[in-house]
Amino acid sequence: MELTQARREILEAAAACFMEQGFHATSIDVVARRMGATKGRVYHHYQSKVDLFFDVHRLGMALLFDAVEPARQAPGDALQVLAAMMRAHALAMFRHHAFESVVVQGVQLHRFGALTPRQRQELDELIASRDRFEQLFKQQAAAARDAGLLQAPDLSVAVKTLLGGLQWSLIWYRPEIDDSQATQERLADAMVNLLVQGLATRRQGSAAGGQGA
Amino acid sequence: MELTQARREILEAAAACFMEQGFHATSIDVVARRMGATKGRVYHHYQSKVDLFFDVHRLGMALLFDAVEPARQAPGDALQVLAAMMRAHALAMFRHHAFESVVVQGVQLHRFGALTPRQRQELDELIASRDRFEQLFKQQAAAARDAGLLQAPDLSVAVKTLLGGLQWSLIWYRPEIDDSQATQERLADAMVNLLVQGLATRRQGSAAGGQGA
DNA sequence: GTCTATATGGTGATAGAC
DNA sequence: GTCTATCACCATATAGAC
Repeated sequence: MELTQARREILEAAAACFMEQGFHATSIDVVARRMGATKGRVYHHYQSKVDLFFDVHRLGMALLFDAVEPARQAPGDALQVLAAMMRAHALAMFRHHAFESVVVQGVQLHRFGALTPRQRQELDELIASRDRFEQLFKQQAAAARDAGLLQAPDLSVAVKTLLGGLQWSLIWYRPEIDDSQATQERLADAMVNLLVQGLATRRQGSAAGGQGA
Repeated sequence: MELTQARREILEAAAACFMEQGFHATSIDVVARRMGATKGRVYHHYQSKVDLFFDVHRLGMALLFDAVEPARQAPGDALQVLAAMMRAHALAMFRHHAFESVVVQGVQLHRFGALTPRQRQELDELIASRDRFEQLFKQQAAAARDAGLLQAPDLSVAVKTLLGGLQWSLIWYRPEIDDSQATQERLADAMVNLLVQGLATRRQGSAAGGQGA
């Protein structure tokens, strides 16, 4: 995604507003006011509020892919790679909290009102990119299962539950209050460890306890 | 919660609308239209849209407590009881999908605009009841940990991640499409099993594989 | 490029007939 | 108790000055 500085600044303001108040409750006026501007500026760069929302969502997805795709080359077995991807996902959500909150909001919003054909297509592309993101984890989980490292009768349910556990942190954890990097990594590790190892005590430890890189 | 039939009907319609479109995008007109009525009927029973939302949320929480509290008396050790509570939670979300979607929406909504003192207090009570619900799981998890059945460095993070994994199903699973009871139970079991046992293969199986009741 | 109007439509809430 | 009619307000989006 290439973005001018002007657009980037608008996206940051919009992401923060959408996160705090939600898409429908956010007016273009408050987005502009957050930048110390008026809505003329916003409408010069974006045709409509929906287009603005879509661009925030698009950047949010790009940031996720940028964080998770490198983790696929993490060292270790297939399960350790999956854990590294989950860890990268969690850290990216902390780092880009507002944008990723908007992504989750996009998942939940079924109706945006009437969309132009172009907007409809952009929405379809966003949905497709979310599917692709989930596929990243599903493929890695499949590899881990083929290697006998992973138990899951239904891989699709497992991955969705897993990502849900991570993504829920967008709601209860607010990185702006306590944003030490070490704290964030400890939190990410705690979530990943729970999801990989499970709640139940392991009497005889199997491998795959550590996260890669 | 005592509810007249009239109020109950309004709540059902409102829950469906809030789920599909979100609080802000839902107009009282469409809630009324869903009942084949006009908004005069809604405003006769509810002073404002916020009050209506709060009542949907309140009923959603009541339904959750009604489902999970009995599960605390499930047979088995402390971890099996926790699993039974999770299973009950999942099934309650499937059963009352619209209401629980609204509850999750309530967690995310930070700002409702200006609230009267009474509304402010009702919101505080709703937040408190959500905390109480989480405490139910946290206490049970603590009991399981004291019994040596559960590993989790941070119980609070573990419970939040756990509930997040379950609650995410509100977004991707739509019970109205395929609502066979057996399917729902299989899905609930799959999620609970993943969260309790973890992704990683267990070479030597410890106990706590079955869900109670 | 950014601003200040302003047109336009929709929504929460109320008043009062029936 | 439920309806219709209406008010007041707010938000999206546009037009045009600077």
